[in-house]
Amino acid sequence: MFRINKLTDYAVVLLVDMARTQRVRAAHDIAAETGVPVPTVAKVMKALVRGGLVRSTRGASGGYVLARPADRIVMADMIEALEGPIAMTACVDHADDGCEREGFCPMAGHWNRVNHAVRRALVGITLADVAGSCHPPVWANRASQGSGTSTGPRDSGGAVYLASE
Amino acid sequence: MFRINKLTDYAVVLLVDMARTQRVRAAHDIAAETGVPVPTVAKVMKALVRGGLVRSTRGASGGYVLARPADRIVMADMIEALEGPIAMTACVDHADDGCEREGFCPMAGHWNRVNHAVRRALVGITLADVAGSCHPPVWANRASQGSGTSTGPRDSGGAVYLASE
DNA sequence: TAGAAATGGGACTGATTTGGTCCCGATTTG
DNA sequence: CAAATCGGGACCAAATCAGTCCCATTTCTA
Ligand code: FES
Ligand code: FES
Repeated sequence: MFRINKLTDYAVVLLVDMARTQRVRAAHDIAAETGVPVPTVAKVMKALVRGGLVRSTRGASGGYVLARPADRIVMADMIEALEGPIAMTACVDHADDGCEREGFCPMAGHWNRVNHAVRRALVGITLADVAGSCHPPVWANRASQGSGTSTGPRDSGGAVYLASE
Repeated sequence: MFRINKLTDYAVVLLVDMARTQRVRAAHDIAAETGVPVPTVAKVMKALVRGGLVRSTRGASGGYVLARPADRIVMADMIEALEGPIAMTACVDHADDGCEREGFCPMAGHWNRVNHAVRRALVGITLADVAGSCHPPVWANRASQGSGTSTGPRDSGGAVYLASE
């Protein structure tokens, strides 16, 4: 029903990986381990840093680490970091610019209810939950082999949706 | 966080309008009352009919009516009708085509949890809820005046997002 | 029976968003 | 100083979306 950005999908994959190995690692390193193309990792990381989910260290031997423990990073954070600001239709409270139709809008701010319901759902799931009971990185071995650039994804249709049932 | 199609937004507006006046009305009629351009109403209605939310009558004096009472139409229905099938990433159960990465995917089907959480939220809100405590169609008067074609929306940014807060 | 009124199903095009890649300046290590 | 990294965009190709139109089909009404 809702479509989630492919980049957001990647973000979750990277975050899960970071949640496992709690230490500073360079982007290319994370890329190798997850199979996500390096430039893409870089792009996603930028967003993640801006969103405050990840802390970066510059300079040689720099890299990225989770900014807080995995159980304090929720789904909503991740999605927001990648998907940008947010605000549902002009109808939503957030639209600070204000909606000129508000006075005669048949919805009259009822999207808000939907918004909050969904957000509540998304706040209820932490990175720890998602990374949790997962098989150890079996695939870590497979990394750094392959044709170099685009080993990983790209095959599976990719983009993320919201389940129907 | 999630972006909702503009068409889906329109769909909700139209459904709310239909929920109020429970009788068969032609597309152009509904268009006039809501301010949504006629061709767009037609397009949305087609999706709504295919989705089984609305029943159509063809021929002269035909039109559209809600297929069931408003309190039995949930947000998830509306969104699914417009946004198509659904399934979140290849990771999701639904992806019947099966995901070849499943064996070594760091998420290992955990999107499912997210999916279901969101869907549950969306199933909990009915059209009746949304249309409910709303001011009467004040704006109905404003209809059918204006330059004819694109009176209504188009001004407000339009597309729908999911609230951040 | 003929004609008008509606929906059904697509085709089509322009605009917008995404996905992915690169480049270059800033920062830190050693 | 040189090497390793991140930071911030610019950029372009591909996919999606939005919005319009057109024409066949169905049904009511004169
Ligand atoms: S269109 Fe702005 S309040 Fe609904
Ligand atoms: S990518 Fe297919 S199961 Fe995760």
